[in-house]
Amino acid sequence: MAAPGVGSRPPSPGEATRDALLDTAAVLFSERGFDGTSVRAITEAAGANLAAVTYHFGSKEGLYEAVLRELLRPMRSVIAQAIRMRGTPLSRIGRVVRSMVVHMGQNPGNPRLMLQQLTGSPLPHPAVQSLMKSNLQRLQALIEEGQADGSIRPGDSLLMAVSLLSQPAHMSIVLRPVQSIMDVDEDESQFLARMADHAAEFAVRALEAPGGAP
Amino acid sequence: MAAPGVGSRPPSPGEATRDALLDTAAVLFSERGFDGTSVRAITEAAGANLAAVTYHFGSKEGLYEAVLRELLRPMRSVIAQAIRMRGTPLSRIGRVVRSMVVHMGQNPGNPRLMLQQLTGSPLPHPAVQSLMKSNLQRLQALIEEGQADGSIRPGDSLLMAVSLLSQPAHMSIVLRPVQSIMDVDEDESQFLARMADHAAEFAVRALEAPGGAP
DNA sequence: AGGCAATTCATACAAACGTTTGAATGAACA
DNA sequence: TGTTCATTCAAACGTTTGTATGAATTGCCT
Repeated sequence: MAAPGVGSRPPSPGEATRDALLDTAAVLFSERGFDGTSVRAITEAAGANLAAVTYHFGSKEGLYEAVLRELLRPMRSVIAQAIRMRGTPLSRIGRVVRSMVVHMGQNPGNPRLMLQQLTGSPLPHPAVQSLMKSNLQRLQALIEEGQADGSIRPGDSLLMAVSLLSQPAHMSIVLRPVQSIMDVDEDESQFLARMADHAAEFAVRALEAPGGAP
Repeated sequence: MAAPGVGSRPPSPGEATRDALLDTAAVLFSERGFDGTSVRAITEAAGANLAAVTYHFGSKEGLYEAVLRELLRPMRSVIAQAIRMRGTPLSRIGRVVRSMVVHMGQNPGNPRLMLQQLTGSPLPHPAVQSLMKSNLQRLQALIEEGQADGSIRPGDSLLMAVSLLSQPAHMSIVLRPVQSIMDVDEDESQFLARMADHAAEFAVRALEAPGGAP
């Protein structure tokens, strides 16, 4: 691995600690929140000097923004790719939901940071806003396509899109707690796969026009 | 108002500042999180002395636990009451979802604190765990009742219950951001009512057996 | 009126916080 | 070999943090 291809040029000196800080901070911020994570905790866990954060990112907030952008980027492509597949609008919606559950379940830092943003301030960080907007709009378009051909029942496409997004976000967050609280005796990755299938079917059933296609 | 009825005995001295601390802390903790809220910010906003928190609650953590318990209690009864109503399992599920969206939308501190717990530590506070467990179990029972009489489609009742709960929690959190980001030109309480109706219908459609009752 | 227990208050404390500083270190280039 | 520039480092800065302390104040009972 580590073939000198796209995006994997050999790390120049200094870029190594920069990346270590990013990776470590992503874990700590998503687990303990911004205020619950000290610069000292980050630099010690990353094996870097205390002053490294200020040097590479200007401030703790600068590091947080960099982490946010880094962690949010994959989400865009996951959704975009699932939407781009061929099939009926409903089947594509099912695939979007399933792949979001899987991706968020495997990268829990992502929904954690997003929900921290949503529960922490009146309005989330611009990067989160932009991601929400683009995802909602794509889903809305897909829903309206299905409504136009009669395969999706009538209704407010924005609210439907919000409902669709609420499932992956919430599911990936409660996965572990539910498993523990309800004594689910199952491998975690298997439980995640089952959850993804369930969420996809739940979404499709909720949207499909009664009686199926016209 | 303030008729000397149940639970409203005249506040004994000292209980007044205790209550003020609880109310103020509920707002601040839910808006800024535990680490983002200082004891000084709480006591100043409550018009109390800095030492009042230690005196009345032992510590900042003690106050936080008291707030959590106080804020979570209404949720139990909201669900319990909606479940207790008469009607088919599906119609009762619809009512549970609708009243949860409304209640959480009107008391945003509640889902905020719960989600902060879920995004902040591997396992949420015992009080949150207990609430999740009881709510999931009640919903599971209701779902299985509907599956037994054929009005609800087959499927894992636990995952279905999780999907049901995910809607109110997420909706009440994203209500304002979505309204702002998607330029929804509507009164907030009206938008909330529409969201509650939508969530209830979304849930019912997702669960109902194809072809209606047998 | 006097004494008592509960509560409030101003102040102090050590610890932890984010950031700054100026010297030490290293590799790259001439 | 000598110079330069980016990076790392240990130490210190002033603030803010949660909690502790002991003296003032309050309302109540005899």
